[in-house]
Amino acid sequence: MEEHRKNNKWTKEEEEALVAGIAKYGAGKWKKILVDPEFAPQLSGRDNINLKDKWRNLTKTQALNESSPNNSSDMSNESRF
Amino acid sequence: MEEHRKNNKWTKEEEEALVAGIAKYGAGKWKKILVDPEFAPQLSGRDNINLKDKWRNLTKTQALNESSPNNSSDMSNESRF
DNA sequence: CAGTAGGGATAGGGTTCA
DNA sequence: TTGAACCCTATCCCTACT
Repeated sequence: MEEHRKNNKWTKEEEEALVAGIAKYGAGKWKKILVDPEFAPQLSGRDNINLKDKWRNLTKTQALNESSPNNSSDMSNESRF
Repeated sequence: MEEHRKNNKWTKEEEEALVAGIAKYGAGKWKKILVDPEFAPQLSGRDNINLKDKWRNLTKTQALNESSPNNSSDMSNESRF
C-alpha cells in the first residue's frame, strides 16, 4: 500500500514551537531548535529541512499580508453557489 | 484578440502517452515522463502540472467504475550518492 | 560528513468554463 | 449540476555551498 508521505500538514502546536524556537535561537538554527528539549516533543515528526521550508512559507505569506495596503480582502465568505 | 488558452482538451495521443509514461515511471513522476524522448513529442504542449491534473481526472472518473486488480509497481528508490 | 539556502517538483484544494 | 482543464500554494525533494 502507498502511504501518504506528503500532505503532512503543520499543526498549530508545531508552528508555535517553531516560532518559539526561532525566537530563542534565531532563524536558520533549525538543528538547534530541533534538539532543544523545549521544542523537540512538538516537532518530533519534523526534520531541520521541514523547519526551514515551513519558516520560508510563513515569512512569504506574512510578507504578502503586511505589504498589502488594502485590507478589504475578506475571505470569510460563505457564498458557495 | 481572444486567445483562449483554456480548455485545451486532451487528445487521445496525449492521453496514451501519459498512460504509457506512468507505466514506465509510475504515477507521480510527471517531470520524468515529460522529458523522456519517448513521450516528450506527444506531450510538448503540456507541463508536469497538466500531467498530474489529467491523471487525477482520469483516476477520479475511473474510480467509480473500478473493478480491475492493480498492478504491482515497485519503486524502492534509495539513490544516495 | 553535517547543516543550511534556494530552486524545483508534487499533492491536493479551489476556480472557471462548457 | 457535473466534469475537464487550469490555478494556487503548502509540503517535500534535490543539490550547491559552507
